[in-house]
Amino acid sequence: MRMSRMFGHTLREAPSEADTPGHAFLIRGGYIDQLMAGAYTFMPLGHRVKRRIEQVVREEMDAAGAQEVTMPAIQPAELWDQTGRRAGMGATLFQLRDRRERELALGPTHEEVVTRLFSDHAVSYRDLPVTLYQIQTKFRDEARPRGGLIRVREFTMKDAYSFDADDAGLDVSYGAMFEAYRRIFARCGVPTVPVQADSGAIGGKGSQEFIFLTDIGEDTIILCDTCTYAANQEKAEFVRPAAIGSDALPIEEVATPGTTSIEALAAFLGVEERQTAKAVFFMAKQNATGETFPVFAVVRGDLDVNEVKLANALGGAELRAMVDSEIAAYGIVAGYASPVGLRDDLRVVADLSLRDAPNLVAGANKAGFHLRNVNLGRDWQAAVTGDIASAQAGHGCARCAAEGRDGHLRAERGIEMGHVFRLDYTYTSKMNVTVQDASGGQLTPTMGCYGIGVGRILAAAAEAHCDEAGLAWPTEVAPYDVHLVGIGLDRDAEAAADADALYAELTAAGLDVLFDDRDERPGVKFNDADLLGVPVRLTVSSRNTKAGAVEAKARTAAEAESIARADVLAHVQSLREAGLAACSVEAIERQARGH
RNA sequence: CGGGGUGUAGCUCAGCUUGGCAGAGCGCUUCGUUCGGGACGAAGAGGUCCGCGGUUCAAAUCCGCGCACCCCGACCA
Repeated sequence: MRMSRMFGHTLREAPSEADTPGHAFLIRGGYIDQLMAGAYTFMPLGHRVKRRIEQVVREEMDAAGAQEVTMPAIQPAELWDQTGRRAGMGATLFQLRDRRERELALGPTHEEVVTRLFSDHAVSYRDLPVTLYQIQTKFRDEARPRGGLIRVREFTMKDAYSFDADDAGLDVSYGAMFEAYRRIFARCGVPTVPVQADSGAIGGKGSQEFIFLTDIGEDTIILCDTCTYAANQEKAEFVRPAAIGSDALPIEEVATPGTTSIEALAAFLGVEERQTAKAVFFMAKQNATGETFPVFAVVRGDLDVNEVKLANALGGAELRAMVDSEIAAYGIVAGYASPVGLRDDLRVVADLSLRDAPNLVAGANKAGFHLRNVNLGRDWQAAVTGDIASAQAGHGCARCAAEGRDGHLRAERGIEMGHVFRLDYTYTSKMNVTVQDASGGQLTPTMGCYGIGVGRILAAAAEAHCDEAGLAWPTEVAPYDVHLVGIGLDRDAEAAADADALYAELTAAGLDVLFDDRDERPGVKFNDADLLGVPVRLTVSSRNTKAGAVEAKARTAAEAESIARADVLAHVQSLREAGLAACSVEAIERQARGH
């Protein structure tokens, strides 16, 4: 590609919409352009990176035995009714009508479509196992798109779906995808950590996310400093700090004016936060039945309620915080709320931390008063007792505790790059999918699904590989292999001929070359080369041509070196090899947990 | 959906308080001089001041109603 013909210009200043270095460089370099909130154009450079990422994904999926298909993005809405997800997805599902008023949806994911496809074509257990995948545009009407390419409304996703006869088969299919994901992220230069995750509305039993740890991430990830345990905070198990024990004492009311927070309450009474109980109230809508009911959640004062865990403890529900009028209507006094003497219509959920925590301070449900020596079981009852609290940095690691070690957790921010799910029989049973088994009966297949955000990989690779001057793409996903910079070619016909010849040679060797043939000053070209971040830069100039040499510099190297003209191709290949080695699974995973 | 912010040239922004010729830097075009880390000079092109309505002799500026985008939160497969 001759740069003089390339569409788009580099920018000297970062557009105001960019809030991270990688995002700013992608815009300044002319890789991407925003059309509206959550919708981006991939310009020629960005499109090339995207295509290369897709190529890596495709190679690894094929190598893992998955078969590529393309399913329609536009789908009948009734298909979503079969699994109850039209309602479950809510406003996130883009819906429209065709000219005959038939209700349609733009696919946010394809479990329904692929299950229907499988059902139409698989008839026997001999058709199992099978894994299908596609690389396709997905649509989700996100409440708030943000973070450049991180959360968008239209995006390219690789989604794969496996069908197996039994759990052992699913384990094999799931494991193959898991290993393929490790290689994909490594080859794309994105360090990721696999973490235990909540399965969310997609359902199933158990899932893992591949997380790129970064301060700009939307998710909180809990990691053990001793073992390899890692989990999304929505899922993370932890050892609760010990309660302060003593025999149950009689309940007693105390005046505690102006103490509407746990912190203020503990300070006022001279007790620790773990000697108090904290209450939070929600309105819940049961996913399965649509039933709406009020929830009164209680955790020990040193912990916080985790809404995802709470929703799971309720058997799958949508939660929102109660508004003031609802709080009043249920007879709750905010700031002094008490699980003692609650109305019957409130569903009380208690965290595990309250089970052996005697004599806590809880609200009196009367402004300015609290109760001392409140005990679960004696003074109040919970409809559900479970893990509804968030793990925090400093808490004990549950896995270490179970294995007799003393590990502690830390918290970091991260972005979900991929997610692998054991769907189990969720979709096949809801959609009545069976195949014939070996004995002439019918069996319901078990499923897995596996997603990767292509645009997120691009964004994360940019974020993970840049410096003050610009991007520094990992070898396999770079838009070009070589950035050939010509200096003063308009004034030196010999050097110009040399550059043209080198461009042809490199291209003939199968390398993608970006040739800066523009009539610009050297400084402009070098700065643009640094900004665009092609892994290898070659410089041809009168000086070099006269010396029978070319200057070569890896984007990540500090200095350029002079290479004899005859050795250039071999040198480029060796730089490329080094670049590939830097993105081996071992090299990338060593960086992943960082710190 | 709640809270906050912004909207003026391709980009970054000033001008708005106190109404009176539409501005700067960068980028772009042409010419000249330059030419190995974002050169210099000269001459140019480029505007729905987010939209609609109102106040006024006069609105980028004041008022009202919208819209869009960004950030925080809620939400998020």
